[in-house]
This record gives sequence, structure tokens and C-alpha cells, in this order.
Amino acid sequence: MSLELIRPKTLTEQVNLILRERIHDKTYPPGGRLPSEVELSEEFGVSRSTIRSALSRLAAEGLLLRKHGNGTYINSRLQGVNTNWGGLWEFGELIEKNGYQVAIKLLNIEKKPAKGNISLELNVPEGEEVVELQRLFFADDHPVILVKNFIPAKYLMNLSNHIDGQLSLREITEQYTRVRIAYAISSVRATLARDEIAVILEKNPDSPLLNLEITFYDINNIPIVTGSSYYDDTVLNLRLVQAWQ
Amino acid sequence: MSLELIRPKTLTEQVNLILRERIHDKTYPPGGRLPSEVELSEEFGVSRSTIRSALSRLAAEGLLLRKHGNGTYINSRLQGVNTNWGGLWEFGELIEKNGYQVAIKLLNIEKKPAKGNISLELNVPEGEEVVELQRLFFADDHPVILVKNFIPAKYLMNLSNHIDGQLSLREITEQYTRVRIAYAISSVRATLARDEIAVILEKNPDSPLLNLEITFYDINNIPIVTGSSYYDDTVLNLRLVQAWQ
DNA sequence: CAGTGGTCTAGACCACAGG
DNA sequence: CTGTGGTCTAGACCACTGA
Repeated sequence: MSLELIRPKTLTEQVNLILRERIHDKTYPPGGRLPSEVELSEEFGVSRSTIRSALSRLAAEGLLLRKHGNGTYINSRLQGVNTNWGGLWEFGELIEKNGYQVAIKLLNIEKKPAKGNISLELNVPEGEEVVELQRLFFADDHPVILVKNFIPAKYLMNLSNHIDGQLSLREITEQYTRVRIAYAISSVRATLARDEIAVILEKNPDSPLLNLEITFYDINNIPIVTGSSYYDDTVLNLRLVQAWQ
Repeated sequence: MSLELIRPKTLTEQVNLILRERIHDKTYPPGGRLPSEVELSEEFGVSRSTIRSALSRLAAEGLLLRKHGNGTYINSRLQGVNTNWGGLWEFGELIEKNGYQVAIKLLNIEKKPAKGNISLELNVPEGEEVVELQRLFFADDHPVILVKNFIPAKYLMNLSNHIDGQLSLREITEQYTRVRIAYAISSVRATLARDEIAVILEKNPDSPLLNLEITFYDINNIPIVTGSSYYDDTVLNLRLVQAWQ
């Protein structure tokens, strides 16, 4: 009994997605045991190593718990509520995974000359054009996260004086630039809601807010996007899962 | 030319450690190119797959940048200043990696009956004994992080009414319990320095502080340790690196 | 003991970069 | 074109768990 897998994408990734889906829709119930690696490799018609790569990735995210000599189990603690690393930048997904309705409001988009910190972070001379994108994320109509992103105009392709404000950062870089993000460095701080920010996020002045500063780099270590976010953790708890090692 | 590798540990892990060391001591200089996978596999006398596992792990941490068809490069942006995920709980390492002198002061250690939140988080009936460990981390003599940890007394082995306050959480669980940590869930919040905490961290009252709540689980999804930390990000910036996927 | 996951190998083939 | 990293396989052997 071997399923039909499309070759274009890697086998590992397809297996990964299918298993993820089965966990999500509870074909494999929380706390339950997965078929053994050999059984899965027979079901999918791929080698055991391929199955293992897919499983390892899910285990690293905390979705699966692997017990040597015993079996692979679905982590019952992560149902519905949670997120892994991506939580630091894929805010839309984060909000959805926590069971809220997502809405994204595009507050502003404009070309500006780079200056100060932005110019430094993006390694672009002062005065060169960058596109600023300011967005507000809502969870069930509560404003939760205010995000400003900056992309040097030179990385954006032709046509696009317009950017679709509903897209995730991943999608934006994929659709509007020719470069690919390889990794990101984020710094996390606690701050107080300044006037303007307090108003937008509907907070009392000087309420504590999380501040996330993130810069994305491509494979050549060139900064592609930088951004600054203010995150109201009283509406949406920022939770991260990580396997011990 | 094949190096002598000890068999007891896994080959992959040994290769990983050696490469990590070479990056750290700049045998492989920042921005430079690593020997190819085939060359490394010859040098270490192991298969290419083994080399690849070691490299993949380093790449996932952002230490290496892999360029298809070209080579593997040392990420020059991470020299000295930075940390990956472990930064959320291995505070000693975090402080060291940022170039400060670490000191840990044991403020308090005592057995208490579990109550409220702690009892819930640790899934232990109210009134059962837990050990509370309160510690203060210093970076170059500045108090930076205040940590309270709770471990159910039943997981601690015999002799140990005494816990060495200088150890990392990983070392504590390894040395004093029979269980092994499989994964952790952390939640990150922004808070204001309350009276007592402000005093200990030498902050003005109501300064913003990061609050990290972490619970560690074993492979059977049983909570082993929980803890609450207050982190002064003005002294030590909390930076996280993550590969895009 | 049988069944599970963990490590490792040798080798094939592919996809991509750069001369 | 050559050399690099990326994917995949088949198979061996080991280490651990639970009956």
C-alpha cells in the first residue's frame, strides 16, 4: 500500500507535511503512538532514512516525542496552543495557532531615505531608498502587534510599488524580491508603551510591552529586511517550544 | 590522514564538537570557507553522511552558511556576540558568550509544600514537597537575571539536600535527578519591576523587565522543573539566532 | 525474546555555481 | 566542464524497551 508522492518537492518534505497534517487533524490522536518507522516507510514507499528525516524535524519542534526502543508519540501538550521559533516573526500564523481570528491592517507604506539605525542594520548608505511597511495585527479584533519593516528598494522587483499588506514576511520576500532569507537575528526587550504606540495598541501609557527587533539575512550574509515590533503579551501569550537537544 | 575518534560518543557528535571548536578558535576564520564534505569525511575517516549531520546541526544554529554548488562558510556575524535558543534557559552560558564574567549567587534553597501555580505547572498535588532554588546571575558584577526554579522533591535523589548553586539547570537535572529533560515550553512577557525584584536587580521601581516562565518536560511529558526569571535586558541583550527553515 | 528507534556506511544520482 | 552541496536508498549493526 504505497501512496502517490509528487517528485518535484523533496520526499522528506512531503512526508513531513502529511504527518503534520495527520497530527493536526487527529488522525494520529494526541498522546497516541505513531506507526513504526518501518511501517511508515512501507506505507509511503520510501526508505527508512527519509521517514526518519521527516520525523526528526517534527521531534525537534516538539510535536513528537521519540522513545528509543518503544515508539514515537504525539505530544499531547501542544494541541492547539503553541508555536515554535517562527513565533518571533510569523505573527499571522502565531495568532491563528492560538485560536484567534487574524486580521492585518496596513497602516502605512512608503519609500523613504534610509537613516540612522535602519541604514546601519541594512548596511545601506544614509539616504538610499528603503520601503517602510507599517502594519497592525489583530487577534479577534484586539490590536496585538504593531510592526514596522524596512526593505531596501533595490531588492524589490519592478512592478511592485504596491505590496500586499496581508502577506506574511516570508511571502513578501518570496514574491517581491529575488533573494532568499537564510537566517535571522532577533533581539527581545521589555519596553513601556510610548504615546503613539500606546494609542495604536489601545494600552494605557507606560504599560509594559515586548519589543522584538529582527533582521533577516540572505545566504551571503547581506541584510535584506529589518523590523521592529511591539507586542502586547497580555492579549496573546508568546510561547516557544524547544526540544532539549 | 584520519584523526583518532573515540567510539563511545557518537561520531556525529564528536565531529560536531571538533568543528565547533575550530570555528570558535578561528582555525576556520569568520567568513572563510570550510573544507568540502568529501575532504572532511577523509580527514575524519567517517562517511559523508556523518559529516553532513554534524554540519547540518551547526547550520541550523546559524554558525555555518551552506551554499549549494559552492561551499560551506563560517557566519562572520555571530563571532563572540550571540546565542541560539539555549539562551532562554542556560543563563550562565548566555552571559559568557556575550563576553562578560559570570557569577552566580545562591539566594535561597528550601523545601516547601507546592501550591497554586507551581502545583499546577508541575502537576503535583497541593502540599507535596518541592524544592525551591532562588539564584541571581551577575554579568561583570551587575545583577542581570533573577531565577526561581522548582523541582518536586520526589525527583531528587537521596543524598542531595544540598544542590550546588553554581551549576546550570542542565547539570542540576543530570546530577540530581534520574530523569532526562526532553523539551521545554517557555513563555516570554514584559513586566514591571516589582518592589522586591527591583531591589535585587538594582532597578528603579516600575522599570520594564523581561519575564520568562519556563517548564521542562521529560520524554513522558511529565513536568520536571519549572521556573520564573526576571531578566534585565538593559545590561545584557537577549539575542536569538535562527535559520529560516 | 521481538520490535522499536539510533547510528553509520557506501554509493547513486541530482541541482547548482563558477570558471 | 568540475566540484560543490542536497536527496535518497538499502542495508548493517547497535541500544533500548517491554513482554
